Amino acid sequence: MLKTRLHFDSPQQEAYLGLWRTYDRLREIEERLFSHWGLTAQQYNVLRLLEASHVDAIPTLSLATNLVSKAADITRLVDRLETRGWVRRERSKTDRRTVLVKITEAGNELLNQIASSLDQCHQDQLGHLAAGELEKLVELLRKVRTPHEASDSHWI
Amino acid sequence: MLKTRLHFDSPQQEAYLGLWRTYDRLREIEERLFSHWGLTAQQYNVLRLLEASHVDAIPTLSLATNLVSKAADITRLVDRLETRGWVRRERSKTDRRTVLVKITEAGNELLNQIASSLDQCHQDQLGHLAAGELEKLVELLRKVRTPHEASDSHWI
DNA sequence: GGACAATAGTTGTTCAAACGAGTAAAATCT
DNA sequence: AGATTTTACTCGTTTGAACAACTATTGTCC
Repeated sequence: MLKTRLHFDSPQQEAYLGLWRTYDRLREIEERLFSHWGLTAQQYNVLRLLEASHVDAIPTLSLATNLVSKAADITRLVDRLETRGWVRRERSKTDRRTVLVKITEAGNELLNQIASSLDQCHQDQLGHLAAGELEKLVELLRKVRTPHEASDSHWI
Repeated sequence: MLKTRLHFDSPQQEAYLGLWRTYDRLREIEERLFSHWGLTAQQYNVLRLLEASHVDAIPTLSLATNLVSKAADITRLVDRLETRGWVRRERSKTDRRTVLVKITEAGNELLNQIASSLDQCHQDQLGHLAAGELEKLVELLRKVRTPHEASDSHWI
């Protein structure tokens, strides 16, 4: 029904919409995978962050700011993970304001179960690009977001 | 608190997470802008699609599939736009199943009011990249998503 | 050391996204 | 022409995101 190709108002708009569209297409692939485990991508990222950290427990808000996509709703996100037995919370003894989150054995097992199909998922998403293209893409994306990163972010 | 940089399991994962992160940073900038008008980016895109189309009315589901990000919930999205007076709906006379959506004069005015600050927003997002870098980025993003586009999509 | 501010998290509420089931009209297929 | 399928939404429900207000604890500054 729609025959006209939309024009873009600026190269910057074209790039942003292309970025959005591309993310949306790849996201669909990943979310289809995670839904098999009743997980969202955000929930997975919390578990991944907890697993990959060299410390065994992370304060709740530190989780929130270090996720790929910032979680305003970190409390209830962790609630759901705790309900399912993948993480455990305990109040810090040195600072009774902070709540430390750690991954459980069940959480680790879940990550192990997911690992190989997630790797395959990333291949499905991006396996058609050559190594050099991926590098260039990663580099350009970093250049795009660097001015928009908070200084304390993990994601520079 | 988190000192370790996460390693990536594969270049493809690195690229995907970089894409997600980058989109998330730029999205925040755009959504801050749209929130001044009580709009979401998706709602804006519906209006933009309606305005840019050479036909004056578009079937509801055709809208849904041609948005930057697919809208499962297109009915209520259009509901909200209609409530605010920015679009109007009418049932097609030739096919009584389809509902045609068209932008109103108020909707067009809204787009005009937004235009200049949105352009500025895109500059804030991406103005720090050189023209050649933007081109390269747009090209790489297209290459990434092409295999994941439906054949009838606007977004190849 | 007491007032004030900052930090860390929680809770309430509203709004939007996701998923599936349901309805009505049109197209297709004997 | 009647049964079946497909198309084009629509609606109900559950879940998650966004924003702001609130509590508890710690830090700071005369």
